[in-house]
Amino acid sequence: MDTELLKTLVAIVDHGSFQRAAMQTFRTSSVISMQMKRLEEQVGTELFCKQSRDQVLTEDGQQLVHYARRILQLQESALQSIKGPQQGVLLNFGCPNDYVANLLIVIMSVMESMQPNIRFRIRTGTSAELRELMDKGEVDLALVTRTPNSDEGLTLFQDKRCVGGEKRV
Amino acid sequence: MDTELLKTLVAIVDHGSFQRAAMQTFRTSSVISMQMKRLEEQVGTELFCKQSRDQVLTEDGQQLVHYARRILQLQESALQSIKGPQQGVLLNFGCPNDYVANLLIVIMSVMESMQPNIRFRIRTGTSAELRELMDKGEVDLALVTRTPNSDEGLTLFQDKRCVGGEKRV
DNA sequence: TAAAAATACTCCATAGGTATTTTAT
DNA sequence: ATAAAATACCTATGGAGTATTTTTA
Repeated sequence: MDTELLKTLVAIVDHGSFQRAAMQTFRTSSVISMQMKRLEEQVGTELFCKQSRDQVLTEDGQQLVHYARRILQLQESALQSIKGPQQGVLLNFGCPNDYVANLLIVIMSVMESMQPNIRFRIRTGTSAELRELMDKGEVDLALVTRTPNSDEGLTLFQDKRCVGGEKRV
Repeated sequence: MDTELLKTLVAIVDHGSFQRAAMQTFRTSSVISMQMKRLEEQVGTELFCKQSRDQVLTEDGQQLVHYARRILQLQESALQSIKGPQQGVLLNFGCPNDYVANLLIVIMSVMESMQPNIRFRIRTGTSAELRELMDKGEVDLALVTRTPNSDEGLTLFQDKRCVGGEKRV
């Protein structure tokens, strides 16, 4: 059994829907759906009541969530104990000047919640400058503005200006 | 992370070598080897010292085994608690008359150790009769004698007579 | 030399993505 | 009509087997 399925399960429970869990785990919602179907056939019971719009756990589902949390916790402990309390990877992050004030802090805290021991080195500049730094390999990840129809990087969100992030490694 | 890898790890520890673990898990030894390589890169450390002929656990390896046992135990409990103490599948097993006395009891106990709640219904007869029962679907698994060069079923072992088992489902 | 483990190579199953359909509010 | 979940379909990854090579007692 793959513990990823258990992670997905608790993500669903913790975030209330397949879609939110999909967000959280960086997957599409169809994957979440199929993962739960897989999990259900592996444990041999229905885990959700599909009665209403929002999926609610069955008795068995609740049982499993309970165990899942313990298993995942144990797994986490195992990795911690082996790898030790290593200080996290250093991420060279490029951020446009005009986002440093508002966005940067949010981004950092989100990343930190996902990768507890992450460490940052921040480079700032215009989007053009940041692209250069990306090319030179001096930043690993950058938040940049781009034209709406470009296929560069991954779109994080759009406003009057269009914003994308490009990723290396 | 796939708990199968953890099962393999403890199988190696409990049986002393990759080969024995391979037997135990019904895999080839190359699979065992690669599984451990995978596990090592997933946890990020060496788990075995390949110094001597027999693989010995590293410090990290021992740690992991410890956690692995707990995780697997928890997983087992989860399944038990969900499925409940169901009575096992009924296996219709065909056994030649002349093996009932010696072999059958061994076979049953081995199967029982692998599938705790299994239940048996035994049919006996000559190998020819058992083949018929297989064809009629009245037995699921039969132990039969066969010619040495036949590719029928799966060879369990050979002696002066050749013995094979054929499997359905 | 013999036994165990690692490697090379191939094949197939399946997990995941995209796009679409179904379902429920 | 809208939002969420399920399904269909396709592709690519990688896990498992067979055969072979390397290692070590």
